[in-house]
Amino acid sequence: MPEKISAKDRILDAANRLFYGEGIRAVSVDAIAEKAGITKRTLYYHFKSKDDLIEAYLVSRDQPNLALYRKWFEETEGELPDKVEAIFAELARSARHPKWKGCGFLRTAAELANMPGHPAMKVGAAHKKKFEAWLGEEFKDLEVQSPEDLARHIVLLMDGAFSTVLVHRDPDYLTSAGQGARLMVENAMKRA
Amino acid sequence: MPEKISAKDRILDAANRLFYGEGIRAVSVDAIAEKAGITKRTLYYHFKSKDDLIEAYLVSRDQPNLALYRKWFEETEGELPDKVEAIFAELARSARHPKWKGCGFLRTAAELANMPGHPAMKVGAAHKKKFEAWLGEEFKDLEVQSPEDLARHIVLLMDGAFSTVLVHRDPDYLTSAGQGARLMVENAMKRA
DNA sequence: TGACGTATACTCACTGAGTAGTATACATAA
DNA sequence: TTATGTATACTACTCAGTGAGTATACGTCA
Repeated sequence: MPEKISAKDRILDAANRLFYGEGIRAVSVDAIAEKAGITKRTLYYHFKSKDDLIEAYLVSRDQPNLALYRKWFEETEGELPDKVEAIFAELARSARHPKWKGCGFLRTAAELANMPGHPAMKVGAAHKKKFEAWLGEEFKDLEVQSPEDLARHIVLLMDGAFSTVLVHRDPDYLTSAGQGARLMVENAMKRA
Repeated sequence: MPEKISAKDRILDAANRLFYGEGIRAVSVDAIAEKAGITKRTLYYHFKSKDDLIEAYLVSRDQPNLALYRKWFEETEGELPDKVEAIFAELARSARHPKWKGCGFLRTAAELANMPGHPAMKVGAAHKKKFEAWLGEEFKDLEVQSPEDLARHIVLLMDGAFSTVLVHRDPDYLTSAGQGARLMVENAMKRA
């Protein structure tokens, strides 16, 4: 028998789809309530404001996204450059899906750029820091002179590719970023 | 004697400040009209819709931004890696200004991700293409095996830095991207 | 057992403030 | 006189958020 999904979960699911698909400010609370099949008043029973719901949306994406990156990395055979490039290759695959709209964290940050203290901004910043820190850890075991710098450069290429693919609607930029990331890892290993 | 600024210019100037500072969807047409010191009807006399005004905003930023990058590049003494890194150093300087809110083209693309055919999206994409093409030209004279790939990697680092600095409110990411860009140029030259 | 109290989860109907965009009139300058 | 540019005043609609109330479930005390 199918477990009944709670109203709160349905609201969060609807918020995920709409915020990611249409953008934060483009989506009204009414639209989310309607998509979730509840009244707006019920939505406000579970979340105290739209801002609160935006934050919950990003919190709900934090761990799943990081887990995906880790999975792609770990399941790839080969050397470190191959594993890093594989993340970009998988992202390029995702980007070919018509519903793909870039990185939800980056797009939310762009929309809320005029509200630096917004709770969702903190969630987004923490998410990106976690990814960078994880990459740094993966580089630590190798004889690379500065794993932190290398991790940061990879992060920059990745976030650049997210943005650029969104602008041009061309996943090749993700492939190109993967190639760039591979070069940076190889050169860092060579120098050591 | 100060030339009287036309209503149209004042509207465009107000749109620039508000769209860049607050975001596209966060700013109402009424707010722009008020800031320009004219009535909303006058705004609609000069621009046929808000979308039209958004497009005009990006068009007005296209050449000035490209000119700045070129200026920073040309005025820097030294070798190619120095000139490329200089662009990032100057951007890092800009990013320390409290009014800095990232790249207007990228932020607009993020906000309008659900309207891929929007005229402003085309302006943004063309702007980024022009920058990439210019960089590619600058790399052509050198004995680099693929100036296009190198230019693209630099673009990815730059757009990544725009986004990441916005997320973390930390201009160091632009400096780090400049260091990464220098490395990529140096390694590309070495390989030739 | 059953009457009462209370917490959870929900709905209907509404508010005041904005939203993009427009009908119409008036002024000024060629 | 006619085109250009401006203003007042408006429409029809959407926005985030709320006041007031309801159905159901659970616990506890007589």
